[in-house]
Amino acid sequence: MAAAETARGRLAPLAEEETLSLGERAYRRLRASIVQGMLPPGGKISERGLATQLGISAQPVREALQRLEQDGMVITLPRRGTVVAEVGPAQLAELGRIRAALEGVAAALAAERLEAGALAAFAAILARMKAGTETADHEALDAANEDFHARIHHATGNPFLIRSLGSLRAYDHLGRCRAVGSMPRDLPRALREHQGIVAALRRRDPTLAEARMRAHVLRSLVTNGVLRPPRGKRSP
Amino acid sequence: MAAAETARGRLAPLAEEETLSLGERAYRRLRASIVQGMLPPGGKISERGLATQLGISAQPVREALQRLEQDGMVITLPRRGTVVAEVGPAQLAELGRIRAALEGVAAALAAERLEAGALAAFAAILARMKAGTETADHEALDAANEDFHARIHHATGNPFLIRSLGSLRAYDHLGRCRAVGSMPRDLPRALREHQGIVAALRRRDPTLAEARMRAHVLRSLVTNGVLRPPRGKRSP
DNA sequence: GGCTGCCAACTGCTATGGCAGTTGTCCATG
DNA sequence: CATGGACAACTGCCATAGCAGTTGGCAGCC
Repeated sequence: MAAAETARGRLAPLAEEETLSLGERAYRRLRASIVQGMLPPGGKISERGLATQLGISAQPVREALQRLEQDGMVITLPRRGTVVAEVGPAQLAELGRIRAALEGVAAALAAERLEAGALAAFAAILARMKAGTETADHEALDAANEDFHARIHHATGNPFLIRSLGSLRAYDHLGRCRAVGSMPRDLPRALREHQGIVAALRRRDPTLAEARMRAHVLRSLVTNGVLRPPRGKRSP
Repeated sequence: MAAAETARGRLAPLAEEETLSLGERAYRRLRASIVQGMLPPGGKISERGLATQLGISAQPVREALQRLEQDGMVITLPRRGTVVAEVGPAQLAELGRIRAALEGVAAALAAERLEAGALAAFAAILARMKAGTETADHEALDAANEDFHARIHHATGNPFLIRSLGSLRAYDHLGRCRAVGSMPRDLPRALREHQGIVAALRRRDPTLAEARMRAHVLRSLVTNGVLRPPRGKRSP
């Protein structure tokens, strides 16, 4: 549905960057700054300082910080200051398990109310993934993976779910730096898992889709090093 | 832990109402107004109008509306207005399933990092529940139920989980008006489920706690009428 | 009558200024 | 030297004013 269809008689839409509010832009930028390491954990940040640094007023910055606090990335002590939250391995693991559960529910909902046309889009993404797996193109695989999950999120049509998973995905980029790049032997496994999820979607089986999605996210977190392998597995 | 301990040498804390920011107060008030029926779905609301109505500035109102939008309770069209979102039975069911999944994860995390002293508190809550069940005191049962879940949420220590479940709980009050009061025969079942969850916590079994908690929430949603009974059940 | 274009009254959004509370520093005092 | 208190430099929080974009309606024209 979101395929490139140029509508006749309508002007071209603005570059997405221009149409967003300053608060939204500040939110994304600050979030990226946190997960990428600048704005280190424990570092103090102030509304006015960031405002002058970003060239905007203090109000949008305040809104951005408030959203970041809801995400758990900063904590503000009233009248005392705002500091970047320290997200240790333990918390990262918790957030990963939360994300796995939510992704599972999203897959279940998507399986129920998926329109027929969307299946073609998933097939296309699977094709991209297969090509990326054979050539070991990590960038392309990452992009396809993003598309895959984002499309499932939006297929649910649930704004709460979409927003929550969007926030949780940010932490994903944070945990990835500890184990850069998946093991080559894990790429085919991820591909099979994605194929299995799409198969469950095509079968309109919410329970199966949820189970497969949740297992996929959990295993992906294990190979990324943010989760320990569950007990009772083969690992020397 | 949250039991009434008066700390020596410190002044008595203010009434919670006084220490909260105006934005936080506006958020809670507006959320309550929405779930209770005033501010009907589809109704337009404006920052300035609410500001004068609440006797505060437009800025805290704006923050409150932004949080409400993240919860999915209002949707604001840029430069056009803000309207109360219509939460139909279908969306209510989705949110219920999301809440069930998150409550399950919360129970699992609580089972892992529960300190020994907290078990006594759960035992006390169970006692209150048992008494309320025998006398069919719905108000006391509701209060005990709130305490039960809130304590589990805080036992996880995860701010993201706490905040998300707090937002989702608001919808719970919205769906309850369609089936006022549980069936009398369902009260003992709820009690048994709560006891089973506490038993899993005491056993430090995350998997069991999650399964029981999730099943409990789902069944509770079924008896409240927001969720249809799963296929393959005895119901004429 | 039906359509076009303009104008006033909204809307959300941002900038500015100032409030109250906290903290760190520096000087006066015991 | 150690201690206490006041001042200045912060902080987050809130109120006010004005911006830009949207909408409804009314006058004017075809």
